[in-house]
Amino acid sequence: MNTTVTIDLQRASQLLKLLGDPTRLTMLKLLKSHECCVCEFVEIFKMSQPAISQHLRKLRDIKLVKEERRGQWIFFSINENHENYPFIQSILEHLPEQNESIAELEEQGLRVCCQ
Amino acid sequence: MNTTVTIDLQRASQLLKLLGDPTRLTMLKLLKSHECCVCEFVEIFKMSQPAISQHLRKLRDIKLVKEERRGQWIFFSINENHENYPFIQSILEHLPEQNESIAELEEQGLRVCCQ
DNA sequence: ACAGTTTATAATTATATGCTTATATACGCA
DNA sequence: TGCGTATATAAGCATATAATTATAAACTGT
Repeated sequence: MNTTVTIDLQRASQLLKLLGDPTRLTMLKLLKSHECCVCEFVEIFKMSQPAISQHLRKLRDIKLVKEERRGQWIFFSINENHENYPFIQSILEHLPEQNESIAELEEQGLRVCCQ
Repeated sequence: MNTTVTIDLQRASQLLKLLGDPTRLTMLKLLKSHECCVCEFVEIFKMSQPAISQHLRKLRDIKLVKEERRGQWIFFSINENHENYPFIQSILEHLPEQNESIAELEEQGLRVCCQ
């Protein structure tokens, strides 16, 4: 008996295409352990704010990430309830932790904390 | 102690981009259990021969598949010795078997066998 | 040597992608 | 209300991608 949950091939290729971009893949890996807001990604990737926003929109459109406004900032987090989260997770597991990026942000005092 | 083998993020996104196409992803899933030659793929995907060849070239360029000429035909197979094969395999595991495609070929007498 | 079959490659084209710049929107604070 | 900050969206543009058609190359069998 085969109990492995499989994922439709069209769907899988759609998800893989989204992950097949270094910026979005790193974003997801980061979001797996830390919430981040847009301005943090701008610092981490040294990329323009609209570019970051557009990547996040793609991830949000297929509901891989959630957003939550807190004051001025919008925090993004990974959507663990996504139908295909196990698939996504099994991919992210193979990637090295991106803690350095976050550590650097903190050193520079650029990490957004707002509780 | 963490013994998980990780894969460089740039490399991972490159591989995922390649898999992020339904034709190539299906090809790899098929090749995981059966060797196939180009003309078989042409039948399975109802796609032109050059289109198939070009997809296979991309998979071959990155060494995910091997080719072997036998007479008129060139058989493609998955390269299990690829450095990142464990990563690829962990993705393909989530996909449904594509046995129907091969079964249909056999029914139509289009399966190439040449031992 | 020649004809038929299989595959690869080159050139072209249409569409997709990812960035840029410009602008709009939403919020916090004085 | 007005200003500064954070984010989203729209438009434009350069490059990448995936198909097509045309052609070349490698092999088989006569």
